[in-house]
Amino acid sequence: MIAQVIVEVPVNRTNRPFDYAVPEWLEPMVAIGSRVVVPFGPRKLQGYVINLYDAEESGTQEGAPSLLKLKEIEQVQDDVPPLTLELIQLAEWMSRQYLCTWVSALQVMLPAVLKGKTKKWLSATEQLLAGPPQQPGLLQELYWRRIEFEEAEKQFPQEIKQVPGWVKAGLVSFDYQVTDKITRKQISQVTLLLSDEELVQVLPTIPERSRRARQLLLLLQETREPMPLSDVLTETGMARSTLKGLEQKGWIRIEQVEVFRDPYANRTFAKGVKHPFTTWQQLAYTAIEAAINGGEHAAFLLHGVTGSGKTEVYMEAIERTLDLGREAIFLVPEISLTPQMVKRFKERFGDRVAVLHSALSQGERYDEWRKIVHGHVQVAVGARSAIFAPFKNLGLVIIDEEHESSYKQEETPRYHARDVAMQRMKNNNGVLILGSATPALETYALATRGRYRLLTMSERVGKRPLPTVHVVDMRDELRQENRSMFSRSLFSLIEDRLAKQEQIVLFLNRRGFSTFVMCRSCGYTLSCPHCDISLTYHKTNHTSRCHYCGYTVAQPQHCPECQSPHIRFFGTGTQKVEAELAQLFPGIRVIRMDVDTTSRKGAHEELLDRFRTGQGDVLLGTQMIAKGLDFPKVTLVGVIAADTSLHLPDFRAAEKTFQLLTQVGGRAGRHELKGDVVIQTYTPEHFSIQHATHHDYLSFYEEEMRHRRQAGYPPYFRLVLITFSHEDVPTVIRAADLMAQYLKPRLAETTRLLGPVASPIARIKDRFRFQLMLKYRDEPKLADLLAQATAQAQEWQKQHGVLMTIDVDPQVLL
DNA sequence: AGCACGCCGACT
DNA sequence: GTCGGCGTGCTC
Repeated sequence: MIAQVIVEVPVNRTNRPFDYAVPEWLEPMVAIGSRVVVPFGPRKLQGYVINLYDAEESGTQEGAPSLLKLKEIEQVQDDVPPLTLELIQLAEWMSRQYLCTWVSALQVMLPAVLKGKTKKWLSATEQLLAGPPQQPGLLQELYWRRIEFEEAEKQFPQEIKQVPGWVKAGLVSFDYQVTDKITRKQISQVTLLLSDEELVQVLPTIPERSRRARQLLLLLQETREPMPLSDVLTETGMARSTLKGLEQKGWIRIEQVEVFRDPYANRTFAKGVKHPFTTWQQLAYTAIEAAINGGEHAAFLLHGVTGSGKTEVYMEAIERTLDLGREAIFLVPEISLTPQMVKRFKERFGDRVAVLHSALSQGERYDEWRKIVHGHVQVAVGARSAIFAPFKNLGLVIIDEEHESSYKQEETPRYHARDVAMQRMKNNNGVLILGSATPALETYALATRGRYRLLTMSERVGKRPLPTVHVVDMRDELRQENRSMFSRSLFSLIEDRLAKQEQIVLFLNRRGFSTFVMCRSCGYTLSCPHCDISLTYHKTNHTSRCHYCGYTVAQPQHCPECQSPHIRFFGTGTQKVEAELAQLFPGIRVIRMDVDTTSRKGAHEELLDRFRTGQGDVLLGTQMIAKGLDFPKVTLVGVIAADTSLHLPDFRAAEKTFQLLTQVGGRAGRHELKGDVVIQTYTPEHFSIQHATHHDYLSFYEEEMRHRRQAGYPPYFRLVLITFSHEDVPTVIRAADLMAQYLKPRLAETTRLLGPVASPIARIKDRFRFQLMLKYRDEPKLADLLAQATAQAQEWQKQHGVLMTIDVDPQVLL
């Protein structure tokens, strides 16, 4: 048998399968999707079996050496292959779609601990062992032990140059070892070895004073299951030595077994209660259910206003899918994978769910993922990369808040989970549901063209009204001499809610959570000496750090520019808001969520819990409080400054603002109490603010689409961003220029090629960045053309060190 | 990406 | 004359 293997060398030259013979003794272990160790040139590498074929029938595949010259697979790494044929083919599709190597697409599908690492060792040969070296040094060291090459380089920098000579002389040899980072957790467990009859005989022989032993035996008999040793000790209060005694009598067995780390081990989940559907929910669900039952591919856009009960529809669809013996994936944006959401799924589906999110340790993540591979669960809930859950009969994928930008991966492979989901569901004849109150323009446009079936839910559960939105023109406030950050109407509404003991959410529309250091005398900002970007202040150790290269400096006491001592960090402004609240409303209880208060692990959840249980009047925060939160007593939402995201140099700025205002407004009045939303702005006339005020997605959509058409942006045009980087400007410009000249004559008439221009972040890690932008409507040969470009760029990289990256459908143009 | 092989400058 | 610089080419 011959295996085709993709090796873990993520470059173009090796981006193809290599053929290996499968030795007979490994044949039962090797399958399509196996992770294997293979010799590759002089070294050993990890690889993935993508195909198996019979040598007798077909000889070796085209391009491979003859049968006799094939090397053999050396090892199989897992007892169950981590990949399915479907995922292997999906990875191939990704490599074409996103211009990445096949292996990098395969790797992104797997938990990080499975990635291979090759270690290079130096060891003595028989010849050296026969004649021990007299001089102290590397050779003598090697006589006693083998040494990792990297260590030898550090410890014997002088002698390392002689190693090739020693190899030739037959004194030492290299060997290579492939390892991964898998760790498996083990616990001791106690098993009863006695049958019921034997137990009856044994019990009377136990003396009265050993009632704990008796208790244990009965306990084990009752459950008929092995029990973790730690539980035994806490529940019976037995001493370890007593337990050993029972083992010696042959009544019980104590053994080490492997367990899956379970992040939710200490939690119990009540069985969830189903609420009856509203008419809107029922209509949507009926259409989805029909598609699920039909077993054909279908894709839906579920456009439901905030609070319309989309989650209930999702749950029902998942349940239906499981009933038919198929599996389901539920994707959420990273930040809304909250304990609340996990709880909801655990309550409904119990231990049939695996939860994959970034807060897990690598080991926990691996264990959750293994539940899927081993078929222990049928539902996967997680962020972006959970789209690759290795189910064998995947019937349903749901993407909640599908407009969220976190579904796009910003490193290679630069995939969009929405597109990958579509591809998987086409291949599996499955159903895709995209859900949002504010769909991405691209998505809605495809829905209007029939690529997604549009399902609308325009009413909240219980016919609760959408909150009343008040837009406040902050310029008026200034004219009225109100220089506070709270408008008069927001002020009086806060007063009102405090009196009624209802809760308030205040939202500061700032991008991300970053804070920077600026001199108040001369305006100098601390920036990275290697990247054109300002440093981010970290309160915990009073340092400023560069997000891109990790450069760190201590907080200066004086401005490096003008020596002024008035240099300080500017935060997201939440502290300032908090201070003013305290001043205006004495005794107000504010729960602040920002970088400072949520950096500790678990702090996020803790703060939300405090708010939920009424230990705060106001929840004050940035982006992170915009979505998913559902607190019954919140009846007022205030947006302090709605404009801040409006003036970003991004063609999606209006869309982002509309989405944010709609989402944050959706937090108010979700239950019995009616809600109000106050939006403070300096541009109340802007259409994204106006339409958000009226909860009018469609009008926003139409107006924004006109702008996109005019400016030639998605969804009318598709984009490809090509970025070049190099240490010096002339070289990088020359490369970008050459590429532009190569592409231009090969592109369709209607395609626009912009650039080269400097990237918005013109330098990262001391490398200058220039970019080209392709805007196109119909370019059937684009994938091939870009593949050619990639091959060319590979040469430039080797010869001149110019790096090129291609981002298909970029989300951020940085 | 590594690694080996191979062809030209500064040292014994 | 050799050691070692990194250009070139290959990896089943």
